[in-house]
Amino acid sequence: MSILNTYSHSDRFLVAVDCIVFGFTNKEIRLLTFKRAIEPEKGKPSLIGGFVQSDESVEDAAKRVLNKLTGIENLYMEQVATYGAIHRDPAARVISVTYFALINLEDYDEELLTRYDAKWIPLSECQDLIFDHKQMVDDAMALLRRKASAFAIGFNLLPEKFTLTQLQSLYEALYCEALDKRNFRKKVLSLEILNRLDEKDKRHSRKGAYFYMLSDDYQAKLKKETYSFSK
Amino acid sequence: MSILNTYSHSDRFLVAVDCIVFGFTNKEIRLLTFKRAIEPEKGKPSLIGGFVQSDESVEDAAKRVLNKLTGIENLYMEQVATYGAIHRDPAARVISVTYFALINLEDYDEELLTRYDAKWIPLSECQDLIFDHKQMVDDAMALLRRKASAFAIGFNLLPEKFTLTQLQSLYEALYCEALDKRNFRKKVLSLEILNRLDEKDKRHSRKGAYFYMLSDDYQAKLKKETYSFSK
DNA sequence: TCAAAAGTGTTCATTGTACACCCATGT
DNA sequence: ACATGGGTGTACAATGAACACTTTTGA
Repeated sequence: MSILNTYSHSDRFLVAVDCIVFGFTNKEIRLLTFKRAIEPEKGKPSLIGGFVQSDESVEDAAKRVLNKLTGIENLYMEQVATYGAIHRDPAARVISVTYFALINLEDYDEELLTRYDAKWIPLSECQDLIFDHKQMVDDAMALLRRKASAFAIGFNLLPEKFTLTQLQSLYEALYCEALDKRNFRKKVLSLEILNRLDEKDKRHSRKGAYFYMLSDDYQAKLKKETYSFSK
Repeated sequence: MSILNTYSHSDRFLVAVDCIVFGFTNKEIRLLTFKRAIEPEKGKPSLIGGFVQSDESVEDAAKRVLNKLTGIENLYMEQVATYGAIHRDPAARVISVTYFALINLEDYDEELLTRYDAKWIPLSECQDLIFDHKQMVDDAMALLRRKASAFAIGFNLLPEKFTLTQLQSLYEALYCEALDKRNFRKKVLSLEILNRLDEKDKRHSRKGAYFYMLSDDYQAKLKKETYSFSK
């Protein structure tokens, strides 16, 4: 007796990818959503997604969807989980694989927002999302927090040049708690993955804050898996 | 212009579940495999798996497969990842969702091994697995390590009553490194989730080692997410 | 000159890590 | 009596957390 059914007699399914695209601005983490264009739940806010096609891998499907909606080629992307409840989409049986992506909002092309009826919403407004999309966001956020406490992936949410204050604000937004400025700076600087530039950011103070960049060799250090910005 | 294709025009896929079943015995972590019963790769070692059916969720499919091969109703199970490369199964396009499960080998019904041509193999023999199953095992093992360092899930691999030496051996097998006996015991006992029984295990020494059990209220503490057995 | 954000060190508590000997008992 | 695995404590290092004031400068 075989564990596997034979291929030919087995059921086939629509497989979707849904992308949880996080951005960071104004001390707040935002989520890219769009107004769903088809029934059911037409017009309601939804994650961006699409169906996997026969001629592409699941990951390529996610890249296709992300590229279409952000115009960005190589954004940070990672698989989160797969959702397979029978009636999660009331219109049809759809199994959905989610990916999260991190984006620097300054790079984002505003024109795309109007073209796709898309919108950056704060995480607090996720309740309105259709189907199980809120659960998907929660799971992605949990993964993002875990990853960000162990790896330096948070930088994907910031511009290339950023201040330590910005970086701290990002981690405060990720963990929803205030961090001590001195401890935070001590810690990130001790990692020795940042280069201080001579240039200052004078947009937010008269004194100005030094810009920093990820150092050229931070990639090698990334593999050590030892970064932790968590309290 | 819509991001989503319409449901009806989209491609459909075979969706499989593959289960990475870990057991622990003799200071070694083992993996439950079986001899694949159908072509391609018939006779080669494979993870246990099966195709998702229309009338069940993906998770229920995994439970069905696990129950069939272990006879156990409620074993510890967790989704790992989804594998969606186009030619990962050379015979057909199959998207596979993996789950890992933890099992106490003492509970395992040997009869099932012969019935399904199944076999417990050490992790070192995973190279022989078909398709991308070795990658699946590697990913599951990474998740197991991460989880075990943060949560008390490792106990699912041990009998109800176990000695601290057994527990230490398990963690040494998980992390592939020797742990200091004094430090290990200090740490696990400080968690206050173990009850020492009056009974001793005399199978391995003349002196005998006390048996321990998870304390009744460990479940509540589990939620604190603060356990760490890692070095 | 003052408002507003940037920047900076020390102390203490907790946790992690290294390390070596005695105990109990069946044969 | 001895071999075998079980069991215990201490000292040092590293990390985490709490905490308040000075600097800069444009308006």
